Amino acid sequence: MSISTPSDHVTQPGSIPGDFPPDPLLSTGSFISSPTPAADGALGSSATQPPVQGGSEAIGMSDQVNPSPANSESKSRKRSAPLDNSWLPPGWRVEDKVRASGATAGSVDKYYLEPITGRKFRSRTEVLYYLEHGTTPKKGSKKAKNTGSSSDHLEGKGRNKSSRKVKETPALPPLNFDFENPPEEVSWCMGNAGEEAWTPFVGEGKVQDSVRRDWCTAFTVITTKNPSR
DNA sequence: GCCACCGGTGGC
DNA sequence: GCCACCGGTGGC
Repeated sequence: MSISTPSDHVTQPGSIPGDFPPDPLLSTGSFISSPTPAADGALGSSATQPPVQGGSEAIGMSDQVNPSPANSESKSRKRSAPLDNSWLPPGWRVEDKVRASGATAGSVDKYYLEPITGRKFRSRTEVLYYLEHGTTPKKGSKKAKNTGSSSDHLEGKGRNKSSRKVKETPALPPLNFDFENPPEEVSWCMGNAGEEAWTPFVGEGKVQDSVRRDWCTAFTVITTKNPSR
């Protein structure tokens, strides 16, 4: 009743129990649009917590999403992420869009918004692809031959639209994380409960915050793809 | 040309 | 039957 925009609903998955800090530190200097209360203060009702998410409070700190049985990621799409966006990297937002017309009116489409570039993805598959390659799967891409799986493409595709709606950094590398050459050893130490929950240390040196954030994302990708790790 | 939206398919 | 995903089209 008091809601003026029933169609758009942006929820934040910041309810991750013991995962990554919901609020990333904008150390990268990027213009992360801080969730200013006044910004989308259209309604201060359930802006923080998704309406659904039944049993998520039970998790204290065991692991993040841990679909022990049935590793989703073999066949094709369908039934990947039922109703938990815990697989989402920190900072990402989920937008539930309700269809207004048509035969499928009333259906809800989920869109995943990248926090920095503001890019929008339609499925978990696309998000994971983007996290790894740093770009969206080009449709007409003829040969995507690539020896190995190194994600060293520095962008350069014609997919750089920065004049329509969202502004984004000119060239943003996928992730500041070398999947092929991970650090020998990383010690994750629990930090203050108020801020970063975990801080990575390589050897005795603390990892930069910006790097840490990327690592968190990388970690999410890895754990999402390989639940066994 | 790009984006947003709807339709329809297909696995659970 | 439900739900997530992707394709395609229309609008801007």
